[in-house]
Amino acid sequence: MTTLSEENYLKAIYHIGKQGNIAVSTNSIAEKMRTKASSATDMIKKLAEKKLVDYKRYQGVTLTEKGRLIAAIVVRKHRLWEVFLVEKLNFSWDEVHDVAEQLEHIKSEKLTNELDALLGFPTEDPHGDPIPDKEGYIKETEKILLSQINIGEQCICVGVKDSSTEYLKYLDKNKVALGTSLAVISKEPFDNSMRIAIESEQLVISNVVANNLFVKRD
Amino acid sequence: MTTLSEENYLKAIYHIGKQGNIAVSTNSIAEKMRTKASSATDMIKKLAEKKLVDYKRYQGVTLTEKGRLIAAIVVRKHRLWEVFLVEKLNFSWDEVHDVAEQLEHIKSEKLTNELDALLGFPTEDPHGDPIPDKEGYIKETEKILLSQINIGEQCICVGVKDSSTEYLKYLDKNKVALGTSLAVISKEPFDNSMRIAIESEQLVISNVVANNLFVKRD
DNA sequence: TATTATTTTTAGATTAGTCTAAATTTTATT
DNA sequence: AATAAAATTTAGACTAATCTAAAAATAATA
Repeated sequence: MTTLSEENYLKAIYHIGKQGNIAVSTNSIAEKMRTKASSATDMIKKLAEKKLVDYKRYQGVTLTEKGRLIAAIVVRKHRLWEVFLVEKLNFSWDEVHDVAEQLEHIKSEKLTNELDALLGFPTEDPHGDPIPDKEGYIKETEKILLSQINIGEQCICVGVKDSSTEYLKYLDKNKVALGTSLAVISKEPFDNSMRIAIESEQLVISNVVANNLFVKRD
Repeated sequence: MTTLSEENYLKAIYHIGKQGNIAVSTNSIAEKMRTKASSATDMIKKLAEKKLVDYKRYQGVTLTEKGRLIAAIVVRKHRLWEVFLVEKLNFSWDEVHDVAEQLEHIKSEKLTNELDALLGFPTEDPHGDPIPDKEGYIKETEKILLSQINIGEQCICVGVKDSSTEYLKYLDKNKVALGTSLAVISKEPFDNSMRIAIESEQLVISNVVANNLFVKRD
């Protein structure tokens, strides 16, 4: 059995290492977990002991298959709960994260699978992030950043890179949601800001905004 | 903020002391929590420090208003989640307890209240136990044990006193659920077993069974 | 009421997870 | 390659929650 803390570390490693394939440094784990490197080292040793990560001193860690699966299932639960909160309990996409952080640790396979069924087996969460299946596998949909779209091209919003409350509220305010059609009207070479069309409105957005919105060409 | 452990102790005190009115002994708390009396004493001191219980050495504890409310809200969440699991996720009444024990600690007022609304503001959980309202108040419905029903009388099943998996499975097997109509046909003075009619079937039940089923006269 | 039994508390130890500060290893730079 | 900088680990300490064993208080009984 994994503790809450172990699950959170595994999840951090999973996210930093792109689903757990890449070696991850102690410092990056500590940073993501908002703890000290020494705490991260302690936990890494514990996870290595349990064969959930591969670890050689000073060389960082990678998830084992066992560790990857645990992390992926936590992510699966997190994203399913997010869908539940939005679809069934009237949460907005900027309100779901903190609650899902708690719900993702509930241990019950039946609960997870029934929830999945209740929601109609969704493949993405309210931010456009993919939901791992029961075996912890993800079907990655190709998506690019809005900043990569050329002048004159059409695209559809399919996800966010930054899912902070502030950013999501900004998008809400400007009527950008998953599925919204966008078109790039012009770009400003000086600061890489761009003028875009949202449905029939026009809006000038900074490069920071354009760099955090995933779209697909239409 | 209360920790998971604090919440569980408060809930234990709440349940032992009938919604927290009655003074509760250290040993009874330890027993319910499946820990040692010394551990219970330690936690009692912590709860007293936080003004969640009134405590005088060797005299047991009672919940303060603050403590009572926290405990009642945990119970409210537990029972709402039980309804959710049964109504929305196809759990049976003997499967819900362990998962609800986890879900009851999720902290989000919005979650609790939206869940309440999704379920249509239920007043009882799947075992017939009352669900406290937002202020932690319960409307107690009068209910008596099946063993108190006289020969020839009709009644309706409104709850269980023992909600163990074994007992609930026994009831399922014998087609007894909340709302089921029962009639007492005869009683055996020797062992207090009784013959009852369930819908059109007949069944002999032991005194143990009759002492754990809540009914109301019909 | 004196003595015994029971309940409760205290003292001291243990584990998980965290921290600071110092030591060590790796990486970068002269 | 030698040295400086950065990253990582170790050592030792702290807190929350638990435990065992012993001491103290209360309750029960002779």
